[in-house]
Amino acid sequence: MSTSERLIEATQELLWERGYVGTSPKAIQQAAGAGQGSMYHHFAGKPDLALAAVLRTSAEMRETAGRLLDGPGSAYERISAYLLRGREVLRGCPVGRLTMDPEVVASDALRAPVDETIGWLRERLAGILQEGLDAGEFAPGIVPREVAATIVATVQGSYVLARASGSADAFDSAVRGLLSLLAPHVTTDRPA
Amino acid sequence: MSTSERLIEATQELLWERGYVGTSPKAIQQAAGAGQGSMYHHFAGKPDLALAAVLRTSAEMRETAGRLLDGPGSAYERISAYLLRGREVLRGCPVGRLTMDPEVVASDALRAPVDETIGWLRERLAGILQEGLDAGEFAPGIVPREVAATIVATVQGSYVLARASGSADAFDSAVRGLLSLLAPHVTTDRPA
DNA sequence: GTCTATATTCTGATAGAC
DNA sequence: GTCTATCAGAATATAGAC
Repeated sequence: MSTSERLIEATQELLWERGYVGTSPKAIQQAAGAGQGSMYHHFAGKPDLALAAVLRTSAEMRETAGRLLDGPGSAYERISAYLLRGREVLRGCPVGRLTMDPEVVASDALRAPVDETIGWLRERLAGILQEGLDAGEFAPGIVPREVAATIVATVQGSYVLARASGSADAFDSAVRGLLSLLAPHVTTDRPA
Repeated sequence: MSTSERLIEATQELLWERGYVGTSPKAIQQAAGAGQGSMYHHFAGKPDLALAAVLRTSAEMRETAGRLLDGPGSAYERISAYLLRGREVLRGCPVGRLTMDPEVVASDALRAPVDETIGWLRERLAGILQEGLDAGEFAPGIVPREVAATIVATVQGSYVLARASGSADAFDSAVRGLLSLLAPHVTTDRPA
């Protein structure tokens, strides 16, 4: 693999693990097995390299989520497949994590791919919710764009619960709770 | 106010804004209007001062949330009041934010108050959900501890959506979506 | 309790040789 | 393309005077 590739991948890993503020050029070089001169030859500096890494991570995330959301099954089944997919829960979300970084949020260039990825996911979920609504799978009162935001938020927040407790259990609980709220269900308050 | 107090409060603000990794002793001293000698007289170092700040922030969060959850109204109304309370959405959650910090998660001392606060909130919500369940307010199938995790996760994740987009709107959407899923509702699929 | 001086290591680069 | 200096400033303290 090229040095440039190794630098980008090392940066992706470090941004995921330590965020932008916590990642130094030196740490990137060591992880990539590249010298300083090499890094500054291929990239203008830390912001430039971080942007390349964030763009890559964002694209990979869309790829992964897209595959599950475009899969077979009912709307509920596809959303369920997305929620239950294997994740490295204790590492957090490589995209969502960046929103807690002050320097990422302060930079339009760095924030844009994060915003676009999350926005894309939300719209994709909203579309599926609408399909399910049309098919009578969900409670008729729900607003697709709002519930889509709830789904994305639950995933993002579940990482917070898991990392706080040091265990993936909380992530799974929150997802199960969401699926139970979303599930096609028959209420018991039938008219007598 | 005492120098020690000013140091703690300045640290609370900086941890909220920039996290542990992004906060330097120097920045704390400047924000508190205290010299280096002063800071190291009152606290052993950055980890010690951060711990004092995190304990303070955690206690304040429990105070705020507790007041709303102990308020008047039905279970749904109290949960709704908690979800809809005024927040500085774009600043993120001062407690949850810490879970994305590698040094906080790596330190048992720093992570403990975060874990306890989130755990306390979840249990408190689970209790209220159980009350509501007993009163017939919610769909009978829900599991209080799971849905409580979903509620906490939605709040935490809603901050992510808001910060990604640079607007508080996404936070409100996700919360409305959750409330609509949680709401006592009558399904249309009544037996004919 | 607070201040200034000093120390070591890291950060984020630039310069120029190979 | 990669390497080795070199550098100004920040991070995280310690020491000792006041």
